Amino acid sequence: MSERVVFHIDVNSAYLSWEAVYRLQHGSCIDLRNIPSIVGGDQEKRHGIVLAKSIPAKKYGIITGESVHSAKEKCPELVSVPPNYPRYVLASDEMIKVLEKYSPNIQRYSIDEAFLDFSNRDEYFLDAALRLKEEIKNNLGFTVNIGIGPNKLLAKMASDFSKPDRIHTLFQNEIKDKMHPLPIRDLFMVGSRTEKKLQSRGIFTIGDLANTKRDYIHSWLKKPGLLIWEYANGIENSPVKNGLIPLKSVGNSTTMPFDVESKEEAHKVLLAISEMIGLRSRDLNSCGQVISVSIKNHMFFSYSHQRKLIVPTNCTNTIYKTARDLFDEMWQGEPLRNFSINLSQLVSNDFFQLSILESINKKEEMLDRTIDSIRLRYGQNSVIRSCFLYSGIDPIIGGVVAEEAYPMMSSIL
DNA sequence: TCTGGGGTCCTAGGACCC
DNA sequence: TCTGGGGTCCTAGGACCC
Repeated sequence: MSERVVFHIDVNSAYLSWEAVYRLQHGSCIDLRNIPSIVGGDQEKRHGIVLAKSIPAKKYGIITGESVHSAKEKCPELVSVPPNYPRYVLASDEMIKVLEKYSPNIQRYSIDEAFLDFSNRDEYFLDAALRLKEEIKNNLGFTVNIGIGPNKLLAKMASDFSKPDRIHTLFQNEIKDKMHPLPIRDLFMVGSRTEKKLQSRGIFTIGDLANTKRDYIHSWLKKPGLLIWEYANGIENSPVKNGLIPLKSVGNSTTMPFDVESKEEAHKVLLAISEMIGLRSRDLNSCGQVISVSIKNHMFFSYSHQRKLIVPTNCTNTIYKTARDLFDEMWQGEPLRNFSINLSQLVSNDFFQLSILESINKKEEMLDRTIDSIRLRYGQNSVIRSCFLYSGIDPIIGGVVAEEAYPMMSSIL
């Protein structure tokens, strides 16, 4: 049995690169990648965080997730451009098309990351990786890092080494030199909380964790502890999962531009979110059985309530009414900043037997489906509930829909 | 902190059952 | 009360990822 070879492909500063390429394609003479720049949310709408940064911006100490305000303090001449998700979905789709030429076994991990199984191929893996990297750069205009290893974990760790436009390997015999000296926070699945816990007991590098007794970590940090101990030792054997992985939940949330202080207004926000969750779950041909509402107040404190339904649903009104009840049960009356609804324990309609209870809701489902098709044809706001008129609240909140095309870049580079 | 939005998985405690 | 012992389901919260 020959050793497995897995590639992890990671787009360098994805949103920022894609934004830069789009602007070059549309006549801009500035390449955002070469100046201090970020893709950032709208500060006026209180969405002002850094979603992606250029390498020059990184040199000012700007990090993803920090507020745009503090990023501008670090670098006053910083250029901030708004995000355009449909654009990024298209760029991502184009990259996947390229990957498919190299292996039939590809797992899309996120909008800007994918695993590719390169086991048992005739071509030498480093040659293939180099061709792949160059093809993406020449044809699509952006660069990627490729990590190569015997499993997904090591491939992913390798793609994170030095950037941009680089290929790195991380096989079993390289773990000690290339991975063990790294700080513990660099290990996949060690976040800031776990970092602090590990440091408090003298574990500072990935090697420190790897050399700790397995049972000690397991009994201390339970399942997640065992997982990161195995990762530190390069142990991971999940397959590259080809094809669509069914969603287990759909959720949408929004940070309002202003604090919501009345129940009526809060209900409207919940209805607008319910519209999107209903639309998405119907589009997936699925129903969910658990509805959860979470709110974040002006002090940034969050709390949630959930309820399991007797019968799974994808009906906008059922989602809304449940969400409203949950909200009324938990809200303490303080000003609210963020609202979120989640529909989970999703089951496909094909597997979900229509019960007598559900058939009562046939009319409701017909109405939802009719509205969905009108919105699909004439736009999301072609049918809206009258309560949203002059309310200052969007009638549907959340979601991403793609429309433009992604041109080839070969003429420019 | 002038702090987004979409996901997955895990844990702890209480209810309830045998 | 010196207060069984599992197992499963449910809810709230938290950790992590991009």
